[in-house]
Amino acid sequence: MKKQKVSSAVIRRLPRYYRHLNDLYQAGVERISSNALGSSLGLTASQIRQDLSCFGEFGQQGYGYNVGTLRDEVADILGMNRGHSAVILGVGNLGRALMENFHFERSGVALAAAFDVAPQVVGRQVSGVPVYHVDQLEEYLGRQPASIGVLTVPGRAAAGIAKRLVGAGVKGIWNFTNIELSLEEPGVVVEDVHFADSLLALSYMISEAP
Amino acid sequence: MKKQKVSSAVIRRLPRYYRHLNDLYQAGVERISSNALGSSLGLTASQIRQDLSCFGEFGQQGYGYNVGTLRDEVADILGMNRGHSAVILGVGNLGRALMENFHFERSGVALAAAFDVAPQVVGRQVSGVPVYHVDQLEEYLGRQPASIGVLTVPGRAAAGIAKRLVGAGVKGIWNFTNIELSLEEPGVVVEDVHFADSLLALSYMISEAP
DNA sequence: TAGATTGTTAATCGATTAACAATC
DNA sequence: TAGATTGTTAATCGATTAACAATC
Repeated sequence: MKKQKVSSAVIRRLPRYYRHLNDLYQAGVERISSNALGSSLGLTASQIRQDLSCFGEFGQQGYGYNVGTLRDEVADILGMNRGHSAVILGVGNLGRALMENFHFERSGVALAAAFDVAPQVVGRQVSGVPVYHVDQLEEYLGRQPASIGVLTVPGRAAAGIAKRLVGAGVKGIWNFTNIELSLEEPGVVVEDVHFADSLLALSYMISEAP
Repeated sequence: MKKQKVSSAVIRRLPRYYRHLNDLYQAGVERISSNALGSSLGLTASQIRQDLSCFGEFGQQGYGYNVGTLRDEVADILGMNRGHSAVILGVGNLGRALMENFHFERSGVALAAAFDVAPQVVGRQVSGVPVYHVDQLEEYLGRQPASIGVLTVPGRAAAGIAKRLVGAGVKGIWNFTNIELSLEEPGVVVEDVHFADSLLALSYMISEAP
């Protein structure tokens, strides 16, 4: 096991490993080789072994990997057992879509609360999660710290809310706004979900196709 | 200008270039050097010049790049002027969120129609876009071809609808389901927006932080 | 045991960075 | 003209792939 900085290419592949291993596990598959795993993910066996070797030795010569064990190891590496919790900022369509349709707990994250300003949602529950007024953000996080802030507010509010989240101690921001956040706080991570960038990449690809 | 296959790393940076150049343009900035552009994007000047050289020569020695011109060139490269149109499949919270809050036209894509099965939305309009029953998909696309299918249906319906979209001639699928689509049709591109993968990457990063 | 498959080291490939002649 | 900055070629760096001894 090498203890080096893990490249972002590896990090982006880990969730796919997890997802696929979980599917295999649900399907009752017990063992798998790097070769088989690679071909169903479109990767080489070498790459998978190389990736996993960043974190430990999970296989066995002549046998391969135990699906359940490897899945659990990858889950652990991804931080799924660290008890991360999240609050969501903005209960518009997108925030609501995430609350109602996205299963945070399947990623090991507990969605604890939501915040908005609209009187018609503040004080209510959405998918069992209470919605508070955004004025109560700091007070709430003081009592109930959260590691992740999910940012689904309108773009104009993004920078201000992001700053407040960081001030209140979140460790990561899952940013769904089209704003490029620049946080001064070191150690706080931003994960962007830029819909427009994704659509433009698709637009490029279909425009190039022969 | 080299005419080679453009790497996916470059393609992923192009939308950021576009976004930033557009911001500069809106702010009234007329010219910019690769150096200045690089430092505001966290990239080297070399990389930006190298990236752009895949597509042509857009700058001028001693001057740099004209912001408006370069933005328009990047827009063109990204296919924003090709008249791409899209249909959206699934008018649940996420589909609705995209229809109401995401500006397709800002990416050069016209959202033409939506499809669902629920009687309470079929026949209505959402953000000015008509919602049809999914049974009418092929008939509609026969009359009004679209290059992009936006997939916001429940996971269990994803594979079937994707196949129908491809059969009806779309060139790209913008996939918001957590299903890994495997299309047999060559030349049809899938762009995945995997929320869970993104959240797990964030989870990894905050779990590693010191 | 023989076959299979790992973890790791070495080789290759590709992407990023540096350097610089060309020139506005 | 002198300074600035490009586009491109060469050098470096990092990531992927191949090879193979170890061993289940």
